[in-house]
Amino acid sequence: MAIRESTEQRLLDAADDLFFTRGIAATPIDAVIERAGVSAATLYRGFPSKEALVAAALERRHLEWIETWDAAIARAADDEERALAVFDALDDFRDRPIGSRWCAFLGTAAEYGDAPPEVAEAVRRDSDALRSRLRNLAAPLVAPRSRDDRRRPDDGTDHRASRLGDELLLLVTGDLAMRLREPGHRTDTARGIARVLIASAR
Amino acid sequence: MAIRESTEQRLLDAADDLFFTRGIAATPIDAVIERAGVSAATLYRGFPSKEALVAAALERRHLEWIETWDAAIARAADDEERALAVFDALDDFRDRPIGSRWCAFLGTAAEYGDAPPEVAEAVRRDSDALRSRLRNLAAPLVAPRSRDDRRRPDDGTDHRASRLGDELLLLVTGDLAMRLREPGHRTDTARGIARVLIASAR
DNA sequence: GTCTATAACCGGATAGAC
DNA sequence: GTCTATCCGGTTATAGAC
Repeated sequence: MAIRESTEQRLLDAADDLFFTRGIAATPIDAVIERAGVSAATLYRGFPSKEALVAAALERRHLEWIETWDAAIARAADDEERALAVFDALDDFRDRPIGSRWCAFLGTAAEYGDAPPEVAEAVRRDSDALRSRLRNLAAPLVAPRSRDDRRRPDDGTDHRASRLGDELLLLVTGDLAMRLREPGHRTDTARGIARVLIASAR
Repeated sequence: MAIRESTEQRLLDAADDLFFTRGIAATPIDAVIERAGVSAATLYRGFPSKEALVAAALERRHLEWIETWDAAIARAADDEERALAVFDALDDFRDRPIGSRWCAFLGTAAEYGDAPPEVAEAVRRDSDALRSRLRNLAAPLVAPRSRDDRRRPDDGTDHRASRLGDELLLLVTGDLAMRLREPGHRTDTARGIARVLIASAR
């Protein structure tokens, strides 16, 4: 019934590379089939539809991204560098052999006017993870909250941390989207802004 | 031979709304035809191809965007507010009845793996205009250049102004792309960061 | 002369049958 | 794994209405 593990990996490799560099709509399913070296029947046995394949490729990519990011965080020496590690991770992730032109998740969100549920879910999960992780990384960097400021967002971080986290999220998102304007765009600008924001949040 | 002015406008209205909200690939040419209330023959008399229609719609949108932005700049009271006016313009532009979910130019760049020349040109023109205008708006905000700093980028602004301009470009781009993550996203975050950057550039 | 309506062509894409 | 039914999208041709 199910397809072989190695076959699934080859299909996901092909899907990842083709969908997220050339675009989903622009990539015929035949191109994925050919790249993966499987037959159409095999693909449709493993994945009920093109959309399901997209969702599965996004899911795997999300896990790889979190791995890359965690590794960058682990290399960092202090709280500030841990927060800035997201930019190292972006550099690392972009330098991978197969990759998207900018961001697979934003790209998918952009392609679908309204995405099918499985795809929308994958995209939303990525944004949520980015936001909550950035807020947590921002927490140790902000000045301790004042006594008369009791507001807390849902995730338990105080509002200064969530603000800095959301600012970092905008920078990350901006850095990714800048790659659409200039393909060679690097993280220097976003990183520089982040340093200024961190300094001013202390 | 040529098509009537009003017919052209109706076609561009339809193209703008459909292409940039639902996506270009996702919008069949028939949908544009129906919305505009013209026949296929008329469309193809006015525009040689779907891509040409895309490029023309982008061109018109670019002009409208610059108009909106200029109006926002004209309303501003001082140099700092003039630089921040781009965020007012983003708010104004987004509140228009027909609009894209995020940014027509970035969206088009994202859709085409490699865009046809006419489309690529329209997208590039938008990025270039954004960058050079933001650099110029940043110029009066930066500390006067020191004597031993003679570097100047091509556009004649000094490197501090171009840096601040490029930072603003990243914020604008990030604000636009954030609308993909949360549809209701507002410019507050980007604007706040911009203020911090301006303060620290003085 | 500008437009509409209709329909047909053709490449390509999904999906499923064999 | 191949092959094919079916559909859909972009484009063009024809004929006629205002």
